Amino acid sequence: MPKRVKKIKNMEEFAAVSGISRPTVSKYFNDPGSVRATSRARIEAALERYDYRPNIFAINQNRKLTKNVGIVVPYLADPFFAEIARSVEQRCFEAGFRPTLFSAHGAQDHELGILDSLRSLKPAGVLLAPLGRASDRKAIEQFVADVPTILFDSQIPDLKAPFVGADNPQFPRLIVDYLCRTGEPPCLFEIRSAANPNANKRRQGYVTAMESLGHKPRIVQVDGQGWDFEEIGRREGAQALASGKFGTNTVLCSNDRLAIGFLTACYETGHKVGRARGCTIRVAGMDDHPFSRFTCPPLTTVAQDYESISRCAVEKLLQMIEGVEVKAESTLFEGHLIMRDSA
Amino acid sequence: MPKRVKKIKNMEEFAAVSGISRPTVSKYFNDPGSVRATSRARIEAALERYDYRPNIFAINQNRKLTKNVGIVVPYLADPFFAEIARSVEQRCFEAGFRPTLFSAHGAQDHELGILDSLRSLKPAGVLLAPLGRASDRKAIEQFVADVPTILFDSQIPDLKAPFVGADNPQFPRLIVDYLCRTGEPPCLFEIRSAANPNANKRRQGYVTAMESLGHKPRIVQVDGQGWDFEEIGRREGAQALASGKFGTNTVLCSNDRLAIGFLTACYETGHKVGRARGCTIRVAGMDDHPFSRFTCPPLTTVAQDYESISRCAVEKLLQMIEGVEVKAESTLFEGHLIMRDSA
DNA sequence: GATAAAACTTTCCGCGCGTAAAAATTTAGT
DNA sequence: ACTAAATTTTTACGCGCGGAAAGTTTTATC
Repeated sequence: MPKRVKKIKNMEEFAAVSGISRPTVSKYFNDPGSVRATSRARIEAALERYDYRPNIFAINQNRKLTKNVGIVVPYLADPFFAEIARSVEQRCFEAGFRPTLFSAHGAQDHELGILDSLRSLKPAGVLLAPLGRASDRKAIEQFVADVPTILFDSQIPDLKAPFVGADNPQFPRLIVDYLCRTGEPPCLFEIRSAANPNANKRRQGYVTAMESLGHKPRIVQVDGQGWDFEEIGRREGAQALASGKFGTNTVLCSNDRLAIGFLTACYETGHKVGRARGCTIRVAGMDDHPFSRFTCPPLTTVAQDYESISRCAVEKLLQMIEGVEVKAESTLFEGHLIMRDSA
Repeated sequence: MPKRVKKIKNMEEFAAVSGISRPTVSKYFNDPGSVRATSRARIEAALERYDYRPNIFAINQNRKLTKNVGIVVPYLADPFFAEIARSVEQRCFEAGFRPTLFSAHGAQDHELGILDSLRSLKPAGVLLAPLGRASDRKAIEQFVADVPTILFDSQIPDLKAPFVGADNPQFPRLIVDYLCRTGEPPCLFEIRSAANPNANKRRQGYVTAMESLGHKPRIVQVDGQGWDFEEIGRREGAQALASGKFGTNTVLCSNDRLAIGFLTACYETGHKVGRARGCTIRVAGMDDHPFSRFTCPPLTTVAQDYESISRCAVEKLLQMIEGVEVKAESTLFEGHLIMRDSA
């Protein structure tokens, strides 16, 4: 155990034991490739024998730009966001940055607080999935003007910032087409006051898709606040079911979490879900939520292209950080149909 | 808009415009109550007119102890951890600390990396839910010796550190009792190489409970790696179902995620789950996972006392930070039975 | 109004590292 | 081996703030 032969307090001392000058050691830590191979070897040899690491606070204080990257999602308890956050975090880490994860927990004041802390972290860049409707537009506008930011998942209308997300209108097109081919045209089931613009785009996509197939769009909007989509889907779904509001045996839910709750409502009210014989209702969702594979029956849905979205978002952010001009345009990725047993 | 009348670069300048000396301003930011009311008023008046905030890096560099608190969970994509992390984070924030959230994503190297970054963050304290079996015991041992740490959720055997979590042996006692009262004694369904000690305690609790009721314990152990519990439950559950391994119509799953996957297996193999007439199998879980309310049928389970665990964990951490001696003992919270339709 | 305590001001130094400038050294190229 | 280029060393300053020490002003007490 040659470690801890001596306590290294700072770069000065470490430079001494490694036999290299402090400025060169400093260069090494900022970019190991920027020092001569022989110097690098000696530093790394010392690194083996002593455990020293530069003080992150001192580094960040003196660098104009830190290696911090902020990742903000609206609601981390939603596995969808947990999953995309994980993916994005991983990529940032691999690119040599220090990602820090934040969740607004569905609340505007939290989101504002996060933007605030983020500023004081002097991040090189931020990947921001805003709350959506509940976001403070001006605050976000100001933030993206001050900090290199890529928006993802949920667009803020007319905001001057690059956005990466799903091609939301395409989702219903895909699944409406499938549902109409294989049974009755679907009714759309959604929450009235949509949490974010994605839901609106999905509704428009649904309407367009239905009309282009020669069917009359039918939308059931229900009340519901907050992010407890499953509970809203269950409670309001049961009621809509009881009052026969859907008017069809095929229900397309605006997102998978709503569908998961609706499936529960179907179960509890004795409706058999699926396309098999004996079933009385078909249910589909959108997102391909991590749990949708495991509902009973497994949920037919449209999968978000997690991978592409996270890859693209991080790529764009890295470009911004490197000073490459990144246009304030939207990059959208298509979903693809996941056929399971619920529809 | 009186803001930005002049750009404030540092505390020096802010002290100037507020008419108070810098050391006093410094005191104010460390504890507003520690300065005279008149000074406080003048500082706060200046804060209204100029937007200044102390540089967090400079602060942390100079203070021996920061206001940072680390929160580490093994797998954030599991809504259970997302939920408890949220709760814990909130409490830390309210106590005036800056919580930072980390997820090991189920991997040991990630966990080690997190402990590493955490050290350089010089946190006042850390709330650590370790991976469990996959954790590097020595690394965690060293860490808790260096940094004020409260372990939660998953205990590391014989580790000298305070622990807060569920009373795992009590969980199966509770539900085995219920299941035996209302039907056939349950078989335990679990993953062979348990991810953490909780599973072992639950198994022991199951055995004890069964024996004390005069029943022969019966355990079905299946193979499975990683954190995809639902998929393991589905795949292995289907197989166990096909080969008749359970030997009873009542299956107690070691945790809810496994149960969720098993419910899917039951569905896909045509077994009707529940205690209603016509049902062929009963399924129960443990944890009261956020989604268990929405399975079909809704899952009967034992609820973890999230609130108490997070409250107690944070309380203990705050005590440690304040220098109060906190014994390296376990604090366990009982679960309570959640009766739904699956059993 | 005198006195002590409390709070404040002034003046420093230090934290650990980035970074600039000039001088010294090593390397590459022919 | 000689020159130019590339690195490294030396020296020095600055970042923004915590915090100590000594002196000054304000507040509290009787």
